[in-house]
Amino acid sequence: MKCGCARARLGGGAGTNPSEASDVPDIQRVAPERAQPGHRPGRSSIVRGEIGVGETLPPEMQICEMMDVSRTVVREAIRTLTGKGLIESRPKSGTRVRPPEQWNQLDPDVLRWHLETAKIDRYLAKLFQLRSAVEPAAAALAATHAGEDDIARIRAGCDGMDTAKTNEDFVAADIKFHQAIYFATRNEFFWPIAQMFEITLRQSFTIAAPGSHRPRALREHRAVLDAIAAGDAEAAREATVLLLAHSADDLVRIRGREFETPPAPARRKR
Amino acid sequence: MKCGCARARLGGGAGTNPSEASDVPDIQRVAPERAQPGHRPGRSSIVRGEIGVGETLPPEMQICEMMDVSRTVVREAIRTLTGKGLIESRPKSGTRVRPPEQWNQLDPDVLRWHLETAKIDRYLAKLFQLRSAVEPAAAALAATHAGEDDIARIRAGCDGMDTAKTNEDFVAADIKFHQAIYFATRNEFFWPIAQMFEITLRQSFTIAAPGSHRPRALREHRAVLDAIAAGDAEAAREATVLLLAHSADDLVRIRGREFETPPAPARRKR
DNA sequence: CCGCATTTCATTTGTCATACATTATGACAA
DNA sequence: TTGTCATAATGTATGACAAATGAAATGCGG
Repeated sequence: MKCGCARARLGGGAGTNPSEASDVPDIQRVAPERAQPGHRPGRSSIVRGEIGVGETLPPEMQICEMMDVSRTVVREAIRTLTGKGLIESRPKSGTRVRPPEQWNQLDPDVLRWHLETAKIDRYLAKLFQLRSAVEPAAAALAATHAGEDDIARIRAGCDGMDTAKTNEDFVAADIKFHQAIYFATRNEFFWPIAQMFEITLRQSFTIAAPGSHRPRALREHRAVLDAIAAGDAEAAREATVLLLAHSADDLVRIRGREFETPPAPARRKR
Repeated sequence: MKCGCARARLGGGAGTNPSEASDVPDIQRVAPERAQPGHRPGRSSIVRGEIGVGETLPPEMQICEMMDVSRTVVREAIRTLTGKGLIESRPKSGTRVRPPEQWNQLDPDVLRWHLETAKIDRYLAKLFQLRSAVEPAAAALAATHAGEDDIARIRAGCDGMDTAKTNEDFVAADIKFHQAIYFATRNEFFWPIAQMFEITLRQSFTIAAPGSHRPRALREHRAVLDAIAAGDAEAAREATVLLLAHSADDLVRIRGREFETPPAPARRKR
């Protein structure tokens, strides 16, 4: 058990958090599920990779005394992390960190933890790759599957963008618009992607909006809405492709080259 | 409390191991010793919708005596479900079911529970909608981002399909092939989709394979592999589109019309 | 007497501490 | 090598208390 002389925190953002200290602190790190929006972030060193993949973290009892909480709390935290696929615990061998491929990358919490540690540009780029794949298809499905209420929600998003005064309102309406499209597919497999979209964008909503070209964005959003309302799947797809392309342009313009380059060229075979 | 005279089951905290499968009823995970053989193994009535959205389920103590287990177990189950976004509990008002849009549809367990209750054809159709949206893009990304090891994995899947004797082996190799493509994108947002893909297909792997046209499938899989290995994104995308189209044809032929019709036409507005 | 704010109360979740059961790992012996 | 057992870790049970909160009861002013 070289494990880690009290250094292996379940949620230990160690030095990153200002203030903190005090006597009550680490519980909130351990119990990620209690992380309310307003709560302080620092947690889950697993996502950070501070605890190697496949390696076991200290036994429950040890964790208990490390952060001075009861085993109940520790177990609940473990249960939560297990549910998100981060760890896996078996009776005698302890609790192990599962390989990153297996954990639920779209889970809201996992997403947030990642956002705290990762390069934001890389992350936005990857997110955009997924959006580019999914959202046109979602719009097309929405065109053929949406009900009246779905369309009303989409329109509400559009209108909200129109009448928004503050930047924040604008982004909020924007998010609602896109979410409504995902829901309008009537396909629950698309919904988690909408969730992810919301979280990621809400975390970094200062990035995109200020630099974007609002009138054009509005026009394009409404084009998508119209196509969906008309039930024209192809038009909806194309309008979405256009919207995403311009949105990507905006991001590149604001964030610079780093955004547009693929995250990991890795190999240049051939 | 009309709620549910002993009908309200909490889905147990099965581990998220995708490979675990087996037919161990989850109820035994909640109440291992008390699970009477005679009792129906019905689980998670939440997913079934037996407990209305937004409504509260009975207090913990009541659940305890309902299924004759300790509160610890109930609480762990609740924690698990909370982590998956199915429910939300606050101190005095009880534990409420969250709207389906908010729960983690891609979570392995949620997925399994759904599969047990839903019409399998509908579900496969929806799954296919997502695949059609994502997989071509994933293949294209794989073509530009894959490393040598990624390609080796994809090739291994291909070869496995080639040499497979039993139907089961064939399907397993097939799954591995597609998963490898998702991983090869080097974009973690794509990974959960691969997970979902595995689980769903493993549950219903008897459906697709027997009726599919193996030689053609093999040829098309290898075409995707070649395109990715060559780094040709467009070719990879097109090859995948073709593969999926034929795969859908097979499904329609086997499962009948029900598969190809959209799950919920809902409205035929203008 | 009625309406509204405040207080109190009771219910439910959250946490703690301890004990026991189960299970897999690793060592030891045949 | 193989079978058995000790051991250490998680899984479960139980009972008690703390905290939070919604709702009823109460007090005050109109």
